[in-house]
Amino acid sequence: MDMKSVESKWQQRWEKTKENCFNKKNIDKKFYMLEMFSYPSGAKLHIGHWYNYGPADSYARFKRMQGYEVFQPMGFDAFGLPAENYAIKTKIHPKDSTEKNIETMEHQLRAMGAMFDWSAEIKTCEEDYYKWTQWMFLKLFEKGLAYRKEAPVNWCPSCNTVLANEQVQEGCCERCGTPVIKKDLTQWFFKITDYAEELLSGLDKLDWPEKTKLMQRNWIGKSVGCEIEFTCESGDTFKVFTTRPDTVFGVSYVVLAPEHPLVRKLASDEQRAAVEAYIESTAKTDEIDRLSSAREKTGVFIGHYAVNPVNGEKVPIWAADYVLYSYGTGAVMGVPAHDERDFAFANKYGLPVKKVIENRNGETVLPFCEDGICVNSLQFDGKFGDDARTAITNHLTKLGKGARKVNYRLRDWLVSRQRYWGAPIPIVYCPHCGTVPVPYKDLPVKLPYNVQFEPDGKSPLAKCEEFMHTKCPVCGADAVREADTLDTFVCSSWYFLRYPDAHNAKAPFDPEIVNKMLPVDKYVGGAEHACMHLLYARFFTKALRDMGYLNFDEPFTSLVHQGVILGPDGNRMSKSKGNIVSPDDYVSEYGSDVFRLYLMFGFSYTEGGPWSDDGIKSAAKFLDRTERILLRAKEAQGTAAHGEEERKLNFVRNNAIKLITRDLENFSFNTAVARLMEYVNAMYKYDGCEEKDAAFFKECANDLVLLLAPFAPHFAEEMWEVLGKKYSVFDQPYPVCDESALVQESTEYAVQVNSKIKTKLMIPNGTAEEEMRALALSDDAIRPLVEGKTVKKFIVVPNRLINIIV
RNA sequence: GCGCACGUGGCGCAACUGGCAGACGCGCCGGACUUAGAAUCCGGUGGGAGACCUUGCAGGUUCAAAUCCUGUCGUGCGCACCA
Repeated sequence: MDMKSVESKWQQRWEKTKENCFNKKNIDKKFYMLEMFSYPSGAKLHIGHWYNYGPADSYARFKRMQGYEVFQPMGFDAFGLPAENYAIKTKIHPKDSTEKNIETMEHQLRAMGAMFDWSAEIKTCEEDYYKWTQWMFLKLFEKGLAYRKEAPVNWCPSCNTVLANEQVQEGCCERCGTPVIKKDLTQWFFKITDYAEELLSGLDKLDWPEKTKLMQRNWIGKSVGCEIEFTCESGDTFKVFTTRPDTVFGVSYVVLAPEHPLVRKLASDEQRAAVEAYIESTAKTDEIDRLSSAREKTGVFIGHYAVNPVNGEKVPIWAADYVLYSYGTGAVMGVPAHDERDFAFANKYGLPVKKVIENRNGETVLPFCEDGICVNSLQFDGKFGDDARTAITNHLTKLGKGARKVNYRLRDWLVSRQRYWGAPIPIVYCPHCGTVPVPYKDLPVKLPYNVQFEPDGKSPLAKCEEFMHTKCPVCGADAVREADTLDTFVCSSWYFLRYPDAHNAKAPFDPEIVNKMLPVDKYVGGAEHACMHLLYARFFTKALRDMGYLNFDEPFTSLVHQGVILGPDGNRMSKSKGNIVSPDDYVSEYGSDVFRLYLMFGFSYTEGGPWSDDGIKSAAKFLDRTERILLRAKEAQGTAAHGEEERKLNFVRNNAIKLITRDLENFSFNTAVARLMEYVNAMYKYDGCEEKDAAFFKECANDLVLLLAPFAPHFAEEMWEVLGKKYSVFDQPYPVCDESALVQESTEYAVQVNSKIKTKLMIPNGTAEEEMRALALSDDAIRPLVEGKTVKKFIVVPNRLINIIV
């Protein structure tokens, strides 16, 4: 088959008959199938796109044939750093390069033959989209969920912009790998922490990979503990946060983060110089070093003391950079006997180690960090674990010196970016009115075209006079605009809400439509977004729900991550390794169907693995082989009675239907294709028979085309026509298994003696256990092994095996 | 360092809740058709002469373990002083 012409033939036909457009009339049967949209940083689709979209489309087509009205949109996550960096290198404007990339990619996506509903396409860099991204910002601002503050932020010196916590990986910029430094800047944040608890508890009911849920749980990092107030000799007080209030009698020192204001305030004259020097050296230490747990701990005694509220003991106050100012209270109590870090610190600086917890069963080796029994803890002696924690927390609460406290590691989401290619933040600064949101009617705040975007650490927009100068929307005075743009993750935090109502000019979406179309039923995309996009999108959904726009809690009911296709050498594809496999080369040689089929057959979908040229050949061979047998069936003659051969083929057919249906539901594409191959093999076997039932054979051929349709859509559509059937194969119902065809009159049992397989036995279904016993024991292969021995146990696993223990 | 996955023929990968390990394919071997090759079709293919042995390694639970438990080694991913 000439795949090239066949593919373009059907793509045109699908386009013309609007085969892939969602029909709103059938909204009650909707199935919202979504793949993460494309980022147009390169000009072409890479293998990752194919691997994400191809199999996911097969799933969508399967759902469609099952009778769902499938909505599968596609668009472009078009703002972002790579386009801008590319522009800096080549002097080509990001808008121009992005638009060109989108054009090429869109063309390629169409050639893939996926059933994307292009009528709902969105591009986040277009005014009619980012207008609503700005609207989202204003809504969050209105609700107090967007705020501006000065804070130490992550700064990438190479990208010349700030980064969200989630975009820092191992202390380096997620994009370019440059070590991130801390900078004090006034920036916009989204108050995602307001939703920490719900973002955590909502995970339980989601059909998501456990690993992804776990990553989000860890990222949110809930810990339940106690805040305890210490009073200094000076009369100042500070609180520490601990998850181990049961160890409070073991405190031998307390530590403040070097940034803590009390460090300077309380430093004694003798220690002042040392303290100042320590603060300075900490400030210089870069973030990666400071956060490394492997690094030896350092600290300095500030020359002042505080009082332990439970026993009145005077303990020294230290400053040490292993305590983070940004978490909890920025201060901790040092309990060397029951915390590894404190133990190491105390040993280094000669601080006392006081055991207050003992191992319940056996010797207590310090540091002992597990739950245990309180000792040396006055009235709490003998209490264990949670009981002890509760009792001591209650005691502290009564004293007015503490309270139960829940802390999260999750920080608010920093959304300002000192870059050009993004949605401008719709805020105006007025000398009289202060921070003023741009009125909704004035949206969008347009991103100007003529801007110097060479990075120098300042926002490019700040250098654009006609953009910056405006009038205050409240008082009309001369005012300036916010020069930063929004993190591109803001754009992608709500795009799935836009698709169902993509051309709405009055609102980001019509809640009535969106509440019917969402949540997304199946979301497919890379695992790298676990703690970024997938968390942010959940936050947006919950915030919009609380504003009354949405009536659901979670955007993505069910989520699947595709694996990664590696180079043929088993390494990640990269230019430097020279192991990049370009889809185009193969698609032009074999066609889209073969390419997609190989991606489904050659890998476990969620695992991925190394590319193989031989593998793709096998996919091509399979389609050729399929075509030949379909033509054989079409030409078949004969009126043989329905007999044993027919029964066998019918079994394979229905078995394939049953298992393919199950496998597709599980995204188990490789095994589904294997069942198709078995079916084709069985068709060949039947074709070899002298006598054939032609009508039955043709019926089998029809089913084969239907079964194959989601996997090789163009090929199947063509063969459906060749077999003389009516367009379109995708309007046909997917075959349903006839269970009666799977009923056999007898089943093969493996017969074991003492758990070792000795023989196999055909046993008629419905045979009673007593009879089976007699049958097995009298079998020629078994009799000599059991004769003269006592049968201690006789185990029957229905339809599988018999185990005789002698 | 901590957490989570994974480890199966020469290769890619299968094996639903513990129940015949190696489905399906690649490769390889053989046969048919061809002057010959390619393509195609058919058959074989974990190891061992054998009883038997085989799911990284060592133990354990069980009538029965790739699957469950403990330890260990290796690979990948995530978090990295979060008190």
